[in-house]
Amino acid sequence: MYTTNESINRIMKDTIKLEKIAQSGKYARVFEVTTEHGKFETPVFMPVGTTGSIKSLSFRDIDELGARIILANTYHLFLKPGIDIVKEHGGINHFMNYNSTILTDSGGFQIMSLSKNLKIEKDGVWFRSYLNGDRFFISPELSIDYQIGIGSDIIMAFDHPSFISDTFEEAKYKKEHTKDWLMKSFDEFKKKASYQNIFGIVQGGNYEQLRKESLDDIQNMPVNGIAIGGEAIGYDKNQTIQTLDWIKDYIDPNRLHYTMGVGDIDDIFEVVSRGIDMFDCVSPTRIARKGTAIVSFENGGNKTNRFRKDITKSIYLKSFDKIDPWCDCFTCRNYSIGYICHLFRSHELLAYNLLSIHNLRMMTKLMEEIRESIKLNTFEELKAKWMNY
RNA sequence: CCGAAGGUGGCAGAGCGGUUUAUGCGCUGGUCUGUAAAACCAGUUUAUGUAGGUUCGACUCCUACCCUUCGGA
Repeated sequence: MYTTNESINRIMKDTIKLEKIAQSGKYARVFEVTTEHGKFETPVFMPVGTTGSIKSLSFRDIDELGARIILANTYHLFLKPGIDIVKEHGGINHFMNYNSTILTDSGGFQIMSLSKNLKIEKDGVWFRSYLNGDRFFISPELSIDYQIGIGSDIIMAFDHPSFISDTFEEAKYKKEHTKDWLMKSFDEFKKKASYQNIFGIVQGGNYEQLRKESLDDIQNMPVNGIAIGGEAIGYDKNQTIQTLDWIKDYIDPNRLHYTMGVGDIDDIFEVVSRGIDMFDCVSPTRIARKGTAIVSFENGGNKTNRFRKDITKSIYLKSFDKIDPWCDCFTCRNYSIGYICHLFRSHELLAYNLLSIHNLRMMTKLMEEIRESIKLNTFEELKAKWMNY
């Protein structure tokens, strides 16, 4: 297997620092990561702020939850407000007034999620703005330019994700496409990046051979991190585990590992125990806006949905409890379930803010506990405690 | 008391002399995983102020009564 220490050091020297703090079992580990915009420890859950905003939260909220790395999305920022506007504001950190690390997705995911409005070619993708129908072209080079313009600390290569339903041939085509686009992404990155870092993305669908080949494609390049992507990752728990089991013994342990779109509490334990360091998911903030709270094992629930509680149900109007006894967030310190239930049923805007704070704090607190357990070498026990509940 | 308008499912609010019938909100349940998502899907009430009349058939037309709102005494 290709060893990359020298090449990583060459690329990572001044832009990202990785210090390994601990290991628990064969795969779970803790890194301290330093970027242009500060430090964070892994394994880390990264809240998603697609358009330059974690919906309904200000930087005060984000800082208080302990989120030290968040996402933004190149495709969405490109359409609105436009990359130049972000640049004129001094980059995404200044624009948002958020002082910690920001990772941008390349827009590759939108090739899947907006697939009906796209024309995919060898060199890039034609798409129509969902806002006004304007036609645009995006390529690996442009995606990297845009991300450098946005000024994120971690740039994702422009990839071609596979669908769950892809045949071997389709997944193979997208895997090759992803490799080609990574090389183009990397060339552009090398030319223009300053403090940024770049991650490549493993594709290959639900096929062991393709995943392993794609892993090689990615880690043969001197990228700072290796992401695992595709529709199945995150979305399909069993396939996510399967994919990681295929590659976990081959993935370069000296680089950061990122599963894109993971996940729920269950999923996080599964991926961390397979050596994943980073993951993001819209679920905590999205379900918050729908009135679903993330709850801990202490709070009960049924087997299939034991980490969620729909607090819009009328029975909760009479609850004086906080959402979760384990949680220490602003919301749980100050408000009852009954009040938040009322806010949702009255469509009060405060509901979205309070429940988003709670759900994200549940995730960041869980991650703090996970990192602590890895440092104490008790990760497997912690996992069992949550998973076997 | 006089004049005007009107009374439709939990609420708001269309429609028409005759297959099924608005629609919205609410309520109940479900979905949610690199955010076109404070979204979406499904279910829920088989409603026509009361009493008569006309008609093969009335929520729809006619009569009386009751009630509501707005004017005027």
